[in-house]
Amino acid sequence: MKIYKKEKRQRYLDEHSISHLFSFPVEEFIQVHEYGRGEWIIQEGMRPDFLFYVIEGRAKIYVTHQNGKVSLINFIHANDFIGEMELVNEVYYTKGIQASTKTVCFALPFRHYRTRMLEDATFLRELTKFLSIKATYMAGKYSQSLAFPLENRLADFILQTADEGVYKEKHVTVCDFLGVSYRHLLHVLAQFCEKGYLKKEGRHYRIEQHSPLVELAEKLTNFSHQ
Amino acid sequence: MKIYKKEKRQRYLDEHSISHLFSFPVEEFIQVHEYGRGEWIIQEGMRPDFLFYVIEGRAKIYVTHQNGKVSLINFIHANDFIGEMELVNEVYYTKGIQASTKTVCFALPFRHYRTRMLEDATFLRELTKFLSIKATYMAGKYSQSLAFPLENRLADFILQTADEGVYKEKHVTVCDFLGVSYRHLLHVLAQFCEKGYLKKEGRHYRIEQHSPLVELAEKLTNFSHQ
DNA sequence: TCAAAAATAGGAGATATCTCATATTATTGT
DNA sequence: ACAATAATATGAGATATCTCCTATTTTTGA
Repeated sequence: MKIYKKEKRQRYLDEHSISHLFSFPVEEFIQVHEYGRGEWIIQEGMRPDFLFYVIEGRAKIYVTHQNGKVSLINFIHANDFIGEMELVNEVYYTKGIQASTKTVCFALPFRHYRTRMLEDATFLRELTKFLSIKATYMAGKYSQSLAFPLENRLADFILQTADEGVYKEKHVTVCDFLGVSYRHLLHVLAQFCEKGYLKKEGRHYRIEQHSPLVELAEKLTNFSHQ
Repeated sequence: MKIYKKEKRQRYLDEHSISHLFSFPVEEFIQVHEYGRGEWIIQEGMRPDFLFYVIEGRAKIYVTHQNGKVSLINFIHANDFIGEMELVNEVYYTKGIQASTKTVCFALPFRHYRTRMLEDATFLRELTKFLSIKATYMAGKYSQSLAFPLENRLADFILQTADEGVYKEKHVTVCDFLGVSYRHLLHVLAQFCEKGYLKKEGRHYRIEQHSPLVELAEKLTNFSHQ
């Protein structure tokens, strides 16, 4: 982990101002952290000392179960908070957060800002919005995971992550995220190829037929459009 | 649905004051609603006009999927908010909320309070705490549902809901909650009986052996105690 | 640069869970 | 009080998903 100092720090603060998230001046004690790919921003079980705000990069939230299974709970992107649970809750089992690309965050030390943050309506309103989206998202994923087989959830995931018609996520990551075994993931991917929805190209998969995948994915959505 | 008026309303407001949740006076426009068992407090897909705060009773959050499956996402108890998602988010697919016992709520009309609520740090802090717990809970349930078979999740649920050593939840509700088929739920319950953990008494199940159930349930928890 | 670790790949059998069908028993509304 | 509805109960077969195994290829760290 690197901490940007002087000009570099100031440049980030200027180019990615977060002053609109607060109604008090917040720059003074902000640290700018850079994490490398694979590095842990927060280690599972260890309470952080900062509220983080992601400026660039992507990260993953992990939790380890007693049976050894690891769940990838969610992805984190630019403009997400990290450590907000620990800010608000005295008691909380901290989940692990791992950078999946180079990730730059603003780190706001709790010891300087905690009290003021918890009294600032502007910030709390932002946080509330963030948390409500998070809670909704998790509730959605939860109910979907129970109500639909992998086929549907994978179709959705492929459509969401495909880049110019090519799906290239790592199988191991996807297993943790969708909560299925490696073996089964390959099995369903093979089915998609057999049916002609996808075509395997080396380690990647090209989307050959869009609409059957869309159909599978659409089954996940509830009647939001009535 | 009944709306309490005059003395009855005032009595509730006095006996269950929620003034500590706000830093502005909030009594004037509060309505006190009573919903009967089975009644819908919010209908799926219909945005509510109130922020509710539950005073007594229990309710359930449901969502219906396109494949007809219904997920019971969570239970709601006294001191929970209802409609907070709609307060904060312009765009949100409203989930259905059904009273499972007689339920009394304070109903705060958005049209009178929305603006002030979103500017009140005291309230927002409470809401943030509520939402963070909700998000954490959903994330936990999500990852557990993927990582463990029904056996473990059911053991946990039995221990949580058993009343003086007797488990008496309705199977249909539990199916929706744990996201399994009725058939499979009965199957695993029958296994628990075979193994001597439970003993069927009419429609109820008496816990005969506590510790194997605890063992199964404990597998759900992550290493929070390190 | 090379050995170790991680990721990919697929076979075979086990198990968790679902669907459908059919009865019986409670609960509820009128 | 009774018909309609919801809940309980169980069998049998299908399918989704897992575990374990083994082999190959890619990536990574010293």
